[in-house]
Amino acid sequence: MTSQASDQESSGKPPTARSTPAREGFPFTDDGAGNGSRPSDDRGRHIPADIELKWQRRWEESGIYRAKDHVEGKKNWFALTMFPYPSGDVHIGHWYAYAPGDAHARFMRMAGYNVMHPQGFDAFGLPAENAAIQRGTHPRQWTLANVENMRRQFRLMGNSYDWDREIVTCTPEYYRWNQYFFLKFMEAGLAYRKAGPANWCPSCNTTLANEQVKDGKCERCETAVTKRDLPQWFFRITKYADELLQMDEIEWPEKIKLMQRNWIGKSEGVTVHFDVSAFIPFAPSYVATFTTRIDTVFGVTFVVLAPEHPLVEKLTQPAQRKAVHEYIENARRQSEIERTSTEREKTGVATGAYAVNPLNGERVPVLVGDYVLATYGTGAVMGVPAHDERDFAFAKKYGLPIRVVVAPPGWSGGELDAAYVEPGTQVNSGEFNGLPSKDGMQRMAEKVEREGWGSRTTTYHLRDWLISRQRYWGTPIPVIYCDPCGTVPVPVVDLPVLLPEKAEFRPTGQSPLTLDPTFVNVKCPKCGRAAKRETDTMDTFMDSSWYHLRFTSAHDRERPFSLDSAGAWAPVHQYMGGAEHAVMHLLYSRFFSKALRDLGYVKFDEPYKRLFNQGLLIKDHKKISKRSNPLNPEPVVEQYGADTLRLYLMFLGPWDQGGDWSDAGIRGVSRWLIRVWDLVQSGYPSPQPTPKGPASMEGGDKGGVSGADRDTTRASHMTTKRVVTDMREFRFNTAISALMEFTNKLSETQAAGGVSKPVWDDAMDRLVLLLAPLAPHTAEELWERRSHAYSVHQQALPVWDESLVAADTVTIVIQVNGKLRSQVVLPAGVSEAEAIASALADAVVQRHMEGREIVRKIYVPNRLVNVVVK
RNA sequence: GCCGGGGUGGCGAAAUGGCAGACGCAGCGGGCUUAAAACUCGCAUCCCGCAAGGGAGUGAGAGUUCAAAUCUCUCCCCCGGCACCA
Repeated sequence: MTSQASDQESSGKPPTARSTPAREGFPFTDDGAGNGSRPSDDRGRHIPADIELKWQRRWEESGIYRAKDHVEGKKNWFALTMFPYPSGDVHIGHWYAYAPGDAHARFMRMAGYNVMHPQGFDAFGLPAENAAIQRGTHPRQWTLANVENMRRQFRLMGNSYDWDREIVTCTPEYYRWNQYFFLKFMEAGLAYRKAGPANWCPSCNTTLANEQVKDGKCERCETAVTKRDLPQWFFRITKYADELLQMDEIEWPEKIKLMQRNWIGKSEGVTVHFDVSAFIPFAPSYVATFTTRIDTVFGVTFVVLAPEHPLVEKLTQPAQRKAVHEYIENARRQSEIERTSTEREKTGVATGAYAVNPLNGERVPVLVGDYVLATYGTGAVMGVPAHDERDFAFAKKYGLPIRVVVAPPGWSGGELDAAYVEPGTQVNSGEFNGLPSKDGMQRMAEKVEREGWGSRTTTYHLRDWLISRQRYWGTPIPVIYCDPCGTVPVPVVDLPVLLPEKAEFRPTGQSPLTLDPTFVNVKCPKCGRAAKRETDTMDTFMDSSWYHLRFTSAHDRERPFSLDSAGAWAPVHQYMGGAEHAVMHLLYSRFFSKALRDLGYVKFDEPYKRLFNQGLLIKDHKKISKRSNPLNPEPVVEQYGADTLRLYLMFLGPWDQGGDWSDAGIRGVSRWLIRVWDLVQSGYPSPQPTPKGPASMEGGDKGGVSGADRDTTRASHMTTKRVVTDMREFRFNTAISALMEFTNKLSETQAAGGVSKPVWDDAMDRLVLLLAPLAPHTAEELWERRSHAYSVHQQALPVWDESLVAADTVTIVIQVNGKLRSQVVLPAGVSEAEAIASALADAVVQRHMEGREIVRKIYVPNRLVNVVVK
């Protein structure tokens, strides 16, 4: 430790003004942080505040992270971390989301790629509007102040963003292209307007975005969300349902793919028509039901309609009218949580009408029940209590018959205690009796189609994307309503439709834009007569659906992006972000890619080729948030520095599994980084072995190369291999462990001496280079202090030689009957015979074999011998 | 209920068929210090033993194997997602 102090003295500099000697006190806690007058080449101490600011400035001035579309001899790599919503609440979770992504981007840059790593802000959204209501600031003011704060945080992190490409979605330069794409989608029939239910919070008296409904409740006031019918704009995402299921070419976590598959919810079945012409004299005279179990159709004992089903009114007989109306009223009043609770008892009411099962000609009662969803399938189901759990419960409650038509194996013909939903043998099914239900399903489907009773149908859980929002802080939908001309798109040349600056945010339940007559009243672009603008704004997921493409042409005034630039960078090579966006953003964005491809804007199918999901950072078993569990990064940065914080967040554990923050743990990586700092600057150790003795050195001198040299070289190459392979796969925690082991080893070597200068220098350079993506400021400073040319971040990663990684000797474990008994050190690549001979010669092993017969000997090369005795 | 992910020392975690607990935190002991902090060296899964050594051990239980944290089956617990999708 004295080497720094003596260096400082011998350098002839006057002692610094500090009263404490170097290394005393925890380095970052005292007087110093942020003292600009201190010379930044203070040798002895690692002072993050100085070097971090210094390099952040230098990186910006020299523009080393600015990406060019093409660089001779390099492949492009588009590294993107999901851009943030600029909430006022910047916490350490943001660092956890962004710093490892930056480390990986830096790693890829050093791995020889032409990397673009941009950043922007998802700046439209409800919180800004809520803040406006609460504190009387304009959403723009609140948002832009937060953007400024987050930019500062990103700079503090030392992230290698190309700030020239920054995008802020609430600017007209960005959102005009949302409007542009909306119009293109309209032209292509991908955008349409129809009345549809929106999530409605009765307490806030406003609609909510889907992402603001959690467990059926309003996020802010926890009021149960209901539905309200409004004319709304939709994107026809269902057109791509099948293609969206196709995910072979994207390298995403299986979990996310599965979530998307579940969300799309493709299900193949049969639509069967139940005749009701006896009750409705005019067409349509049947109730269409959707089933995936046509094999159970002979077991239908009733038909249930959703309360919202259009035929309910027509089918209800006079005697039942009152009861049915009451039932529907009651259902309507229920919240979505109540309606969809699986716990709830199933209820229903008879309409008095009957429907005819086309397969067997039976008349079965038609009921209304709110366990049937109006929005799925045909909004009506055939009730098969014997083979569907819900129908079973419903039939039990109302005493409806239960008829078995798919017999369980060994069925005695008796009553069932519960619905039997597995395959079986057809019974009570007319001509299909005796068939396995699997075949029955085929044959019955064929018959239904042949007889014209219905058809094979595929349904999806996925709905078209409702993009209308009754809010102010979003992209105005560029449409004008004119009495004679109808719905008229705003001509592209008139874009952008600017969001009016002044707005009222009274919670009236109406879109705030309706309150601005200068916005609403407009001349029809077609006929010139007085007309009115659409006053809803777009869902903010519109912004994030294509922002990655805007990064490729951030400043293009003529187009959203150019085909060339998009082609140079997209699809994003590595996308990173939380799993909370698994379905919404990631699905919308995939839809957008396919739509843009069909419209000729891009030439690929998918937005994000590889996806990595980081886990959640928690503290004391709770999520970190401003309100309940705050953890502000800035005091941590002040105390330890950004590099230490970055390292600690990556060291916590595997990035995809999330991490548990502890205030104490960070001191470990802090100490380590200081040790690295000291080690790299401590100078070349003695070429002669010191009396401290190299106990750990193996092999001694060989061919003029000292044991210390071979040992150090091996450590250098092994560490290079470990760090590079770990970093590639986002295993930051084990990469850092490998570097820690390397520094521990080098500290020993330094104390022991006996290493030659080229070997030592090579080790030092590797250490700094491998550290660079993880702790970019410290590595940059050390690189400079080792008299290398700027910048360490423009260097290539070190390479390793596999032959130098392998050890000369190996420790072979000896087991007797699978139990560890001894070990021997032998030359690497020792033959099986030799290894076994050494094992059998071992005294401890002999003791355990005494008086027993050897039945088997197992040798795992360079690892283990297992002697099996009896 | 269904679908994922997970359960390893006091703590964060390594190890994905071959030495369980690398690396680090916290802890204990030594050095340095008037002292403390910092730094540094060492010890550390548990049990028996002065030690040498032995035994047990990766949520529980069974199985496969010369060998299982790792593979198979049954069950328990935690986290996340979906949830009357006919």
